[in-house]
Amino acid sequence: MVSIKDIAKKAGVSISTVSYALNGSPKVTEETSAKILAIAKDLNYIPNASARNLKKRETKVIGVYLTDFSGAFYGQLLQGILESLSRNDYGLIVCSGEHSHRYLPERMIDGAIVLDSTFSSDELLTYAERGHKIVILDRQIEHPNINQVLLDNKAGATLAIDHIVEKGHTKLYVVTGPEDSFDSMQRLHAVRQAAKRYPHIEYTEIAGDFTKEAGERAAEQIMNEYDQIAAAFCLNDEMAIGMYNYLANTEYRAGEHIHIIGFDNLEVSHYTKPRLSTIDYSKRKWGALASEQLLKLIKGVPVENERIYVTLIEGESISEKKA
Amino acid sequence: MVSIKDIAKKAGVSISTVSYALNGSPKVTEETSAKILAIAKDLNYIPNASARNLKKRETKVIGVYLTDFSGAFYGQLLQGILESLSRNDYGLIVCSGEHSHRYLPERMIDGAIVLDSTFSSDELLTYAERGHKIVILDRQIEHPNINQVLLDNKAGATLAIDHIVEKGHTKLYVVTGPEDSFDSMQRLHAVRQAAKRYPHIEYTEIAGDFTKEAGERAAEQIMNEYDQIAAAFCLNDEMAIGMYNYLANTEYRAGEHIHIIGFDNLEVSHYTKPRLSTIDYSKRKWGALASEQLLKLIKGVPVENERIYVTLIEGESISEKKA
DNA sequence: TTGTAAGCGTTATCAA
DNA sequence: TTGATAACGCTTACAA
Repeated sequence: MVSIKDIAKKAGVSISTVSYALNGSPKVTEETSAKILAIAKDLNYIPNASARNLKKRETKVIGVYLTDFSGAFYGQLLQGILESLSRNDYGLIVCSGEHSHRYLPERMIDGAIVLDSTFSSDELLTYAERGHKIVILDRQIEHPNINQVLLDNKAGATLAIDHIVEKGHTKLYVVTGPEDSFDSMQRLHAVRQAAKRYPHIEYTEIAGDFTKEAGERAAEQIMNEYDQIAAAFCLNDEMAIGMYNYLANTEYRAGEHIHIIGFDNLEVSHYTKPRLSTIDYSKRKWGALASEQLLKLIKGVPVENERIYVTLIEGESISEKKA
Repeated sequence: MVSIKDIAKKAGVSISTVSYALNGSPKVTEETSAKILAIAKDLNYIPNASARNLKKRETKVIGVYLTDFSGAFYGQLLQGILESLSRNDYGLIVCSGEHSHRYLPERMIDGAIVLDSTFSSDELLTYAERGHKIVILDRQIEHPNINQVLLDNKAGATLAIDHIVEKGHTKLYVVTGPEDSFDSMQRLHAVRQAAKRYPHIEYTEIAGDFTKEAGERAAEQIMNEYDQIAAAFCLNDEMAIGMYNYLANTEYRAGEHIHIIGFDNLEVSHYTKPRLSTIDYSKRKWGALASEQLLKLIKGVPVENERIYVTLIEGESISEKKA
C-alpha cells in the first residue's frame, strides 16, 4: 500500500509537507505542492480512511438504521437523506441487523438516523449519553444529543376519520399496527379521540401488524360479519393493499361495500383500483429534514424537534355512503 | 474517550495484556482477564473501529452498492446478503451516491457487491487491480479479484418467448430496457435468437428503460396500432405494471386483448389483476450467493462465476389466443 | 503469563 | 515555507 511516506521519500520532502499539500493547505508553495500531487497521482496514492478517522476523530459519514430492508417504503426517504448529506459533503451508509449496532459506538459513523425497532430506547440513550448524535424517526426520547423528526400522526388520523364521517359513514373499523410501533400508537390514540367526537358511529378495532396479511385477515373478518356498508381506516397503506387483495376474491368492492382509507401514500397505492384514499407526507422531505437536524446536532447548533405535516389524498376508495 | 490505556492503568497491567484479555486470548490467566474485563465494563470501554481497522488492515464489513434506493426490487436481495454475512460474522453497509465510491479504495470495507451503474467498468477494474475484492451482479468483467453472480437472462427470456408461442400468439412486441443495462441486453439478445426460431411471428421491438412510464408509453403505442390480439414481453415487471396502468383507462384488457409477460416477479406483480405472468428467480439466494462468493474471494479461496436460475410463473396475463 | 515496543497511516504542533 | 516528532487507539512480535 502506498502511503504519504512513500510520496515523501520520492519527492524528497517530509511527510508533513505531503499531508499539507494533499489537503490543499496554503502553507506549501505552488511548486512543491504540484510536484507532490503529481507524484501522488503517479503512485496511485489513495488515503486510508481508518488512519484519517483515527486521527481526526470523525468520519464524515452518517448511518441510517432500518429495521429491515423489506418494503417499498424507504426509497424516497433514503433518497432525501442522501441528497441532503451529499450537499453537505457527508457520506451515507444504510444499516440493518445486529452487527451494525456497533458502528455508532465504535465511531465508524459520526451520527445516526434511526428508524429501527431493534434499537431499544435504553440503548439509544446510552449512546447519546456517551456523546453520540442521533436523530430518531420512530419514537420520542428526550436527550440533548437526540433530536426527533416525527410524522404528524395525530393530524393524519384525524383527517382520515373526519373524511370518513363527512362522507356519511356510520360504521367504522380501524385496523391497528403493532403495539411497539410509535406511529401506530399515535394514530390509534388520535382515532379514539376522534371517535369520541362522533358517538353516533359504530366503532370497532381490529388488531393488525402493518403487513398485507393483517389487512387480508381484517377484510375477511369484516366481510364475514357484513351487514351494512362499512368504512375501514387501515393505519398504514400496506394493510389497505391487503384488504384489496382479499376483496379481489369476493363479491365485495372497495369504495362500494367497504370504504377504505390508508396511511403513507405508498407508490403502489397510486395504482390500485379504485385509487386508495390515504394520508400523504413527503418522505423525501422527512429524510432531508432528519439529515439537517443531525448535522446541526453534530455541529453543536441548537435544534428543536421537528414535525412532518400530512395531507389527505382523496381517492375513490372512500365515497359518499349510499343507503 | 476511554482506551485500553486507561484500563491498563487502572488494572495495573500493560496495554498488551489488556488487548489480549479483551480479545479472549488464552495467554492471559483467568484471574487477570476477569479483572480486566470487569474494569473495562466499569469504564464503559468501547473499542475504536478505526484504530483496529488501521492495525489489522481489515474491517469485517462488506459494502453493497446500488444505483439508487428506489424500487421495491432490492429488499429481498439485501436480506439475503445480510443473513449470509451475519452468519459469517461480517457486517453490511448499503451504499449509493458518489461519495460512497471512496469506501472501497479507502479501505472502509473489505469488499464490495456491486449492482450500480454509476460505477464504470474501468473504475471497477482499477479497484480490482489494486487488490480489492468485488462481486458484480450487473455486468461481466474478467479479473482474478472480480467474481460475478448473474441471472440466467437467456433462459428467462427464452422461457418467456416459448410460453407466448405455445399459447398460440403470432404477434409479439418486446419492450426493452436501457442500453446500458447488461440484463436488458442479454434478455434482448435471447429474445432475438428465439424470434428467429419462430419466423411466422410478427415481431416488433419498442424501446423502453425499465420504468413504469416506459411501460405506459409502450402500451399506448401498441393499442394505437391495435389490429389483432397481441402479446408483449416486457423485459422487466416494472414496465409490465406500467402497461396495466395504461390499460386501466382503456377498453382493452390484459390477458384478453393484449397478453403480457414480465421479468423479475416483483412482489406487486402478485397483486395485479389478472396475475402477471413473469420470470422468477430467488433474490434472496442471489444475495446469499453473492456474499459467499465475495467472502471466498477475500479468503483467497478459488471461485467460479455463478448463475442464478430462473423459472416461469404462469399468471393469467398470458392465455390461449382465441381468434 | 505478562511487559516492551514497534508500527498501522494519518494529522497537527512546534521548531527551524 | 518546510521538517521532526508526537499522537490517535490498537495489535502483535519478541523479550522478560
